[in-house]
This record gives sequence, structure tokens and C-alpha cells, in this order.
Amino acid sequence: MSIQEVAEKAGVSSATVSRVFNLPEQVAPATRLRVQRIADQLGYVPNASARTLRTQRSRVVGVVLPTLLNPVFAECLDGIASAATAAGYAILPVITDYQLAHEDRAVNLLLAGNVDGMILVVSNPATSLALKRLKIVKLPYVLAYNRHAAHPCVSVDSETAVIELVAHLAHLGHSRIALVSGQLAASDRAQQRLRGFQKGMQAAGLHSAGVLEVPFVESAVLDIRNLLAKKLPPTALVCSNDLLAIRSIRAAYLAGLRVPHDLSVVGFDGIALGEDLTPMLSTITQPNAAIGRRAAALLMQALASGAALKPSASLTLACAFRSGESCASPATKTHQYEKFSAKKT
Amino acid sequence: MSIQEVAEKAGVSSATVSRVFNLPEQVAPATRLRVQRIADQLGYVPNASARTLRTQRSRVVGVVLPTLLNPVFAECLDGIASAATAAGYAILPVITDYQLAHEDRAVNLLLAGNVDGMILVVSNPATSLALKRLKIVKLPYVLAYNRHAAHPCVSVDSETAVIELVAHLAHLGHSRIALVSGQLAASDRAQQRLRGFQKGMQAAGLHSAGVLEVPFVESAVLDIRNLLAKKLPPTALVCSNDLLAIRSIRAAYLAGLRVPHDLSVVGFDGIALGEDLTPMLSTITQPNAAIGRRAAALLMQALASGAALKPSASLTLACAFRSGESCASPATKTHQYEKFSAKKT
DNA sequence: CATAAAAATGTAAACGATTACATTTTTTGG
DNA sequence: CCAAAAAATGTAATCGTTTACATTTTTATG
Repeated sequence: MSIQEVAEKAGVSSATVSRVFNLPEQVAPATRLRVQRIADQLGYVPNASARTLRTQRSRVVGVVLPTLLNPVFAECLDGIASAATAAGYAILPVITDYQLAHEDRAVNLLLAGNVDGMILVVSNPATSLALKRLKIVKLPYVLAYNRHAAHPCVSVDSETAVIELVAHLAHLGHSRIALVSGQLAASDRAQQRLRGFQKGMQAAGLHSAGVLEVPFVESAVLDIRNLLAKKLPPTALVCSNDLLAIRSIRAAYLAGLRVPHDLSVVGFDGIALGEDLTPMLSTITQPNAAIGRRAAALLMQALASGAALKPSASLTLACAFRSGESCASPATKTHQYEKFSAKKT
Repeated sequence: MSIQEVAEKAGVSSATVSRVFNLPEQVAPATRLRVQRIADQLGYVPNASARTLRTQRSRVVGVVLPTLLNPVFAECLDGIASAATAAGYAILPVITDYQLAHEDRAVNLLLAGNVDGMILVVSNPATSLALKRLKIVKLPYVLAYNRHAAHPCVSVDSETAVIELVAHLAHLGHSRIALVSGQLAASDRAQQRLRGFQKGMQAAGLHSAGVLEVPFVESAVLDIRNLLAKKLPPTALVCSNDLLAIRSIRAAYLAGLRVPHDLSVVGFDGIALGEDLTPMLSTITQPNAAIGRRAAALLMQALASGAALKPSASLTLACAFRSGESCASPATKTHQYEKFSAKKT
């Protein structure tokens, strides 16, 4: 079903049919109506490849994500999708499973796929070969969640958020605080949060009750449980994402600890589900859908203007501590009611 | 960066360059190497649109999903993506937000987008206009989660699963069992599960302690709480999906009921997260990723063979009750001890 | 070494749209 | 009613591949 067939049936040239779809005001009402009627009578839809080939724009944006199994990225993709759809763009997502090799392959795939631009969440913007290639071919792109001075990014300031969180925990009276982190090598977010944890602890005059890097999801609960089984166990866990927080709560349960009475658990991400959990997840919420939407908006605006996307276009969105129910003052007998003086080293 | 430029630099014709990429064994080793070197020196990647236009196949499959915010579909999409990627296909997902109008638009969009085939989760396969259109244009497609004799589907038998679940609950000693359902109009799955509930209750000689259709996510917890506040409240809730189960557990908590001691809650879907929750979600697990993978496999195999996809190709995958921790015998004063200890590990 | 067969390469026509430019038709206003 | 301007439509080149077919080069064989 080509534009030619429609043109013939309608007794006009293909140019006129094309105009009916692209510049309808330029064709006489009578002709326009006739062509439209015939077109959808025949079920004609313009061929995207031909159009892309001719116009040199596909109205497709590529999206590179580590996973969809973490709701953070599902929510973000949802935001991207809604913004993109609203603007007449389609999205072509590729999943990397946190593997650098996949990142590279993903970018290649999308490059070959004729996308007009890309939105990416990469492991490490500083070292990413994939990004290097994007710069070389001058394809517009925006990073989401990543933060790096040399790239346009839409993100939150994880480090500061965690610093403040630690201060808050200290203020609540916690002194034995541990970090439960995702794979540091696979995520600059995890690194930022670690840094925030370290700085926050230092500022509070505390020293870490442990940094647990959880490499594999499968063993997370077990690993955390081991952490909790130490002689002087932490009274609070800062988790570098909500999924780890959920697993921490489970580990606490298995260890016979009540949350938040015996152990406070705070996550990071603000996945929607967290609000419906019992205890409601205490977490630092990021506006995941908005991160997606804003990244998409930034990209599409750059595409429209034809201008390249400068690192200076980067956006830092606000994140906020959601108090929830998994975090409270520690219930140590001696300090329980002394929240104010509890900041001792 | 076109094939022509590569051809010129390499001193060959564009046909030869094309062959280097598509039929490498047909070009002399020396030439092949030279062309390859020049190609990736120039960063040449074949233009997908041109190729699609010429070959009439895009190697893209469209995916129509109600939402990504329910992990069920995120997991499924992940399965689709991995199978598709492995087979050299890309995916173009479109979200419908459970709205029929969007379903239609989505299919149109994908049709215009030159996809080779589609995988869809629709509201109601029996009445879907979108599917009608697909049949007309003879584009290969597979439904996921939906079940309908007239379409190729990859799904589980929800109805039977719920029947068995109700039998199990009855056997545990529950007699006041209520159903918490998602929007029935927006999902044939919800309808199947309702039917299963009704049949199961009938088979057990019980009558329903209520069917609550939760229209809006926001009010779900409140609505469920109202259900639990009735004079003779249910001792078990069958929820038509895991998100509702999670909210039911929260509603129970807010109502001062312990799960599973005072109230058993069973979900449906088997989202990965459920296993990490406390209490671990009792649920009927579907193989979500496998549903996606199998649907993709079915579709791509049809695309490869050129044969149309018959409804008879439909697959019913197994689902299973995962016992979890949110479901137990009811704690009626008389039976409390025996049943509890009998069932405990 | 001649020649037929096989291998390697080239030529050029599609694929289906968009769009500058040319042409025809209609409108306008004196 | 006519010329000029404006509006509507048509013509044909083009986007970057793939591929049937034609041609050239290499290899094999007697």
C-alpha cells in the first residue's frame, strides 16, 4: 500500500497525497477530503523507512538502560515514553544488564537503527566508550541518573542527599550506621552514594559500621544478614537503592530484628511500590518519571532546534527524604530518649 | 557516511561493500578486509531505513503494553527484549495505560513504524479493534497474557489457578474469602480471575465475602481497608494481582490486622519483588520473563518462516502457587493451634 | 595453453516517501 | 474580461541500501 496507489485511485499525483499528510493546508479542501477518504479506505499509512530515508530524521529516540527489573528504570522509561509519545517520537530501548560490553553494543545497534538521538544510563560516564563514540558521530544524547561535567545529564545530587541522610540518622541517635551498596563498578550512582556516606559519617564524627557491596542479587539477603549478625551490629542501614532496602528489611526479619525498632533501614530511589509496603519504605525519593520526561524533553528540544546539546544544559532535579516507617531512633536502652545528645563519637 | 563513500575510498563498487556486510563469503578475502578496515575507520554503519525500505523488513517488533509501572509487564518486556536482541531484532514499545483509545493509536503508530510484527497485551482480545486491524493488514502478532481462541496467545490459565487457590484456602479453613480485583473492564485477566474465584467458591460450597473492584490505584488501600472493616470481615483476600496484594497487606496493617495471622493475602503474578518482601508474598506465580521470551520466539519464528501465526500456535505456560508468608490458616480461636502448627515448616 | 567453469565484481533498478521547481488552475481587482 | 498574483497540483530527483543480472577476473582441467 504505497502513496502511488492512493494517488492513482484518487486521481492525483503522489506529491498531492504527500501534501495531504504533511501540509494539508496547501491542498484544496475537496481534493484533501477525497484523498483522505481513499487513504483510510485503503488503510494507507506512510512508510516510515521511506520517510526517514528521505527526510533524514526518524523521530525515534534510542534509550539505553541497565535493566527493567529495577522499577527505578521502568518508571524512568515510562516517563521517557510518555514525553516522547506526546511529541510524536517513538522509543527504541536497549537493555545492558549493567555490562559495559552491552553498552557498547547497544549504542552501535541504535546508531545503526537511525535514531535521532539517545537517552542513556551508563555505568560510568567518565570512561564510557559508548559515549565517546556518540560524541564523535555528533549524535545528540542526554544521560539520565549519571552525573558528569562533560556530558548533558538529568540527575539528582545523590551525594549531598546521602550526606544529609546520614546527618539525619545521626541526629536520630544512630551511631552504628552501615552502607549496603550495589556494585560500585557498575554504577556511578552507587559510587556517589558511597562518597555521600563517607562524607556524611565524617561530618557526623562517626565511623562506618561497615560497607557491604552486594554483587549478586541472589545472595543479597544472606550477605546483609551476615552483616547484621556481627558482634556489635549496625542500628541503621543506608542502602544505595530501594531494592536493597527491601532485602535489608527481609534480612532483618530473618535475623529476628524488628524494623524500625531494632534496625532502621533507608533506601534510595523512591520507587512507587515503596509507599505501599509495610513498613512504608523510608527512602530518598528521586522523581524517576520526571527524570525520564525531562531528559526526553531536553533531547527533543535539541533535535528540534538542531543545536547540539551542551553539558551546560544539564539538570539537577530535587530529591527528598521520605520519612516512611522503616526508620526511627535506635531503641538502645540507654540512648532511646536522648536523641539530642546522641551524637557522641 | 554512506555506502558510496566507503566504496570509493576502498576502490570498489557499493555492491561489493554491501556484500561485505551481508554475504561476506562472496567477496575475496583481500577485498573484504580492505573494505572492513575502511568501513570501521570511517565509522560506517549501514542505514537501517534504506535497508528496510529495500528489503521490506525492519527487524523491529512492536510491543503494546498497558503499563511499565506494574513489574509484571516490565519483567515481560525484559523477556521480550532479551529474546529479540538475541535474534537480532529491536523492540519498539508503546504504552497504553489501559486505555482502549491508546491501544488503537499504538497499533497505528507501530503499523506506520514498519514493524515486522507485534506482541501485545490488550484489554480484551474479543472486542479489540486494534487486533481486527492487525488481522486485516495480515501483520504477524502474538498476544501475551491474553487468552482467546481466535488469536495466538502466550498465557497462563488464570481461571484454573484461582479455582485451585480457592480450594486451597478453603482447605486451610477459610470460609470468608473476598476477592480484590483490578478494573474488570480493562483486563481480561481480571475477568478470568474473577471467574476462577466464583467457580472456586461455588465448588467449595462457600459464598463470597465480597468482590471489591479497585478502580484507582490511589484509593486502593482505603477501599480495601473499608472491606476489612465490615462486621464479619473476610479472613482471606484473593487479589487479582501482586500490587493489590501488597496494598491489601498495607490495608490490613492500617486496620490493625496481622498478616497472615488475622488475614491471609494471596496475590497473582509472581513479581520478583514479592519474594523479598516481608511477609514474603503468597501468590500464584506466572513466568513473566518466559511469557515475553516465548511470545517473542513464536513471533520471530513466524517471521522467519514467512508463515502466518495461527491461533493454534498458542502456548499455555504453567503457573504455580508460591506459598510465601502472607497466607496461612485462619486464626479462629477454636482452630488456631492445630492448623497453624500443622502447616508450619 | 586454451577454454570452460567458478569466483569476484560491477551496473543499475528498485524500495516509498518528500520537496524544489515547473506548470496549471483559480482568484483578484481594475 | 484580462493580466497578474495566488493557489493548487504535477514532475522528477533524491535519500542509502540490496540484488538480479551482466561483466570481468581467476581457477581448474585436459
